[in-house]
Parts: sequence; C-alpha cells; structure tokens
Amino acid sequence: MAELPEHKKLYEALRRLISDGVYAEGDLLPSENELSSVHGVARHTVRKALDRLVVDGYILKHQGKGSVVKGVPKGIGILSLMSTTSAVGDNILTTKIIGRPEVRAWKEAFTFELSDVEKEVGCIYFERLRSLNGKPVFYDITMLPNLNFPRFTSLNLENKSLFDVLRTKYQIEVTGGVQQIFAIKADAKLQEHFRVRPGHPVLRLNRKLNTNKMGVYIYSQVFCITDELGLSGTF
Amino acid sequence: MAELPEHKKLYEALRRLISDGVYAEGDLLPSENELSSVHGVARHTVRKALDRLVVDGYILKHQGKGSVVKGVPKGIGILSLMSTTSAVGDNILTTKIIGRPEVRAWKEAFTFELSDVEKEVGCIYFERLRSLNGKPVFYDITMLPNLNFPRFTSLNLENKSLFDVLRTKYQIEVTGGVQQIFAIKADAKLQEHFRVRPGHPVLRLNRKLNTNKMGVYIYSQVFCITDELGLSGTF
DNA sequence: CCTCATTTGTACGTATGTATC
DNA sequence: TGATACATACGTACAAATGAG
Repeated sequence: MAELPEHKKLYEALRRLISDGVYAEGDLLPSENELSSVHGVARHTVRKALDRLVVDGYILKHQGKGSVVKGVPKGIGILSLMSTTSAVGDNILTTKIIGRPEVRAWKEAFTFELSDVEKEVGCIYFERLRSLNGKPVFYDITMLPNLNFPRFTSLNLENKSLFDVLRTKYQIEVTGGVQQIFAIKADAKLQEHFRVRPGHPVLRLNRKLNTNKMGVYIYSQVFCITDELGLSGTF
Repeated sequence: MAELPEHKKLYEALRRLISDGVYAEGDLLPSENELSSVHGVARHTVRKALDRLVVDGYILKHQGKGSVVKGVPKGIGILSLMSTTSAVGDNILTTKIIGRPEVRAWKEAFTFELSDVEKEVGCIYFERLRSLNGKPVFYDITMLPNLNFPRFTSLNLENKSLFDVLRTKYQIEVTGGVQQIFAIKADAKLQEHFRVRPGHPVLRLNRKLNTNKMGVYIYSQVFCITDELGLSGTF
C-alpha cells in the first residue's frame, strides 16, 4: 500500500473533521501557519490541501480572515440533494445494495460507447436504492470496468459513499464527467422500488464519470423521484 | 484597474491559445520549465496556472509525459441540447417570444429568495417557446431585475440568444449559477405549448444565474420535453 | 531489460503584498 | 494602527513516471 502524500493526508484529515462535525458550518479552520506547525508540514503543503477543500466545496477562503467551513457537499457528484420543503440537514440518507456487486459482461453502457479494453474485462455491476427518511428517492445502477478493484465485490457498500470508497481504498478520484438528463414515466420496476403509481414522473440521468486513472470510467444510471426534493447543482 | 497576478495572466494566455486552436486537442503543451523561462516566471507560478486549466477542463496532466490539451469545455455546467436519435447539428432551433417582454412586479422567483432591492425595482418578464425542427421542446420563463436594461422591452428577441443580447447590448456576462431539476407531469399550459397528452413527463429547471454585475441575477424556469433529446452537460 | 534525459509531483524555504479586524 | 491571515511569487531539492534508445 502506497503512502499517501502529505497534502492528501491533511486533506483527508480535514475533510473528515468537517464530515464528522468537529468543524461545523460557519466555523473558522485553524490558520495556515497553525495547521503547518501542528501537522509538521510546510505552509505550502497546507495550502495545497485547503485548495482542494475549496474546489470540493467544503470550505471558503477569505483573505485576511481565514478559511470558513461551508459544510459537507451532499449528493451525487455535481448534482446534490436539495429539499423543496425544508432543509436537508436533518434528514437521513440511507443506502441499500440490491443484490450484491457482481462481475458480469457489459450489457450496455446506456448511451455511451465502450472501449475494446472495457468490453474485454467485463464489468462490476451493482444496484442501489437510496432513501431519505425511509422514503426511496434514488435508484441507481453502477458499472465499473473489472480492473484494479481487488475484493470489490466483497466490500460492504451499505450506507457508504461509493466515491469515498474508491478514493480511500483504490486511490481513484472522480474528476468530472458527462451526463444526460431525461424526464420519463415510471415503469414497472421503478414503480416497485419507489412505491409510486404507473406513469409517475421520474428523473433519469445517464452518467459517464472520468477518473484520475487513464481509461477508467464509471458508468451509472440514476433514477430519482423529485416530488419532495430536486437535484441541485452549481455551474 | 488592478494588474492581474502572473499566474492568472498565464492562465488567460494559455486558455486563449487553446480556445483559438493554436493548441489543439491531443497536443502537448510546452513543459513547465519551458513555460517558466519563456514567460519569465517561476515554475511554481506556471504550475498554478496549469492547475487552474486542469480544474476548468482544458488540459490533462500526466507525470513524466506532460500536459495534454483536452479541448474547450463545452457549455460549462450549462446544460446543452443533445439529440438522442441523431446529431443536433443539422437541426434548426427557432425561438418565439410569447406575448412580449414587460415590466411587472415579481410574483415569485420560483424557489429562490429575492433581495429587497430586487423586490423594489420589479422585474422584466417574458416567456419563450423554442422549437427544434418545428416541434416545441423548450418553454421558458425569464425574469430580470428592472435595472440598467434601457429599452429592453422593445428589443426583438426572436431567434436570438438572450445571453448574446445581454453581453453585446448591456455588457452583462453570465458567470455561473445554480439550478434545481425536477421531473413533473405536464399541466394544462404545458400540454398546450408542447402539444402532448395529460401526464406527459416534462423536465423542469429552476435557475438562478449569476452575472459579472454585483447583485444582478437572472431567474429562469425552463420546461423541456426529453422524448427525443436529452439535456447534456459536462462537469 | 536497463539506462538516461525529460517531465511532472511533492515538499521544503523565504520574502513581500494585501485584506480583515 | 498593528497584529493576523491569506495571496503571490521567487527559490531549491529530490521522487516518480514516461519514453527513447
């Protein structure tokens, strides 16, 4: 297992402190010089970690003032969860894996083209149902190429963020991607998962996510009920 | 006018070279040391400029290899039109203004909060119906604060891009924004505009767009039929 | 397969400018 | 006004990945 670079270790440490609520929204982080001496790294290294936290939306920096905690960016990548009725902060998002991750041949990658290498190695496939306060709101299908993911199928992904697992276990970071968005009617499977009536409007997203590993893409199809919450994103 | 910092000047210069096609997709940028000596700045400064180009999606960096031009990020965050059946290039998008732009009090800004200043000055309101090859696909409501838009209500917006008009006539540039996305059923008004049956699934976007003018935001609500085309975006 | 020059990544140091309180 | 904190920018050194030979 490769040792993580200092700036990444600090990034993970600070990110965790924010996720765990040790630093809450509005709090000031320790100054760069303080973090530098406390963690025994150069200020430049601290700045690199903080830069990343800014890009990821955890903090805001203000010259002369300090680094203010913005909060934990919730949701799936760029599109984050947003309640239409009340704040999302008090709500509880739980994740359930349907079936269990398995290796299989690609059926298709929705509307995206697959490379020959991807076709050859097959894919790791799993489905998840995510609920907010017990009500199902996301149903998603995820496919990864079966490359460099030792023991992935035996990992417990319940209530864990896929992105966190990929980053911490496999050093894979999602760097961006493309997505297509549609409004559709619920079919039989969606009706069952979401417990809605036939014809209920559902949001569908086809996504291809880029990573920091050359040639490694994550494909996912996300279905979402937007009755009580919308998908929110900045650009 | 404040002088731009070196790393930003270099960023702008390189960004422009990529936009203008001097460096095309797949090309290798000059090495960091070369850029450093050519532009007379430290390597650290070059790296800062390149970091920004990576974040913005213009280049990819590979250790031991160099910085590869990725291209011009298309419609950053702004969901762009994408056909599900064929290329959109050959299709014709026409815009029709429904009614005519008028000044009125804000009814509401969808789910967004309005400032006191915005409430006081009122808004410029108009609705548009955009069609692809004669079939209506977008119906949108746009609201601007009634500030600094002389003669706006008498402008002819037919078949013109609102963003282009704002930029060329009023020096207002859209710099980003937030949006919420929902899947809904067509109501009576949407049924009529889109000529679809009751209950047809429709995509709804509530958008608040930031501009380069402090305190000036554009609010819009976009309805979209995604039967034959999806909204596509990069992130 | 190995070596070597090149290129980016990490990490350190130092100095000075600028915004906030 | 002064102390503090972040921003910019110069420098050095070595590690790690790439690709040519």
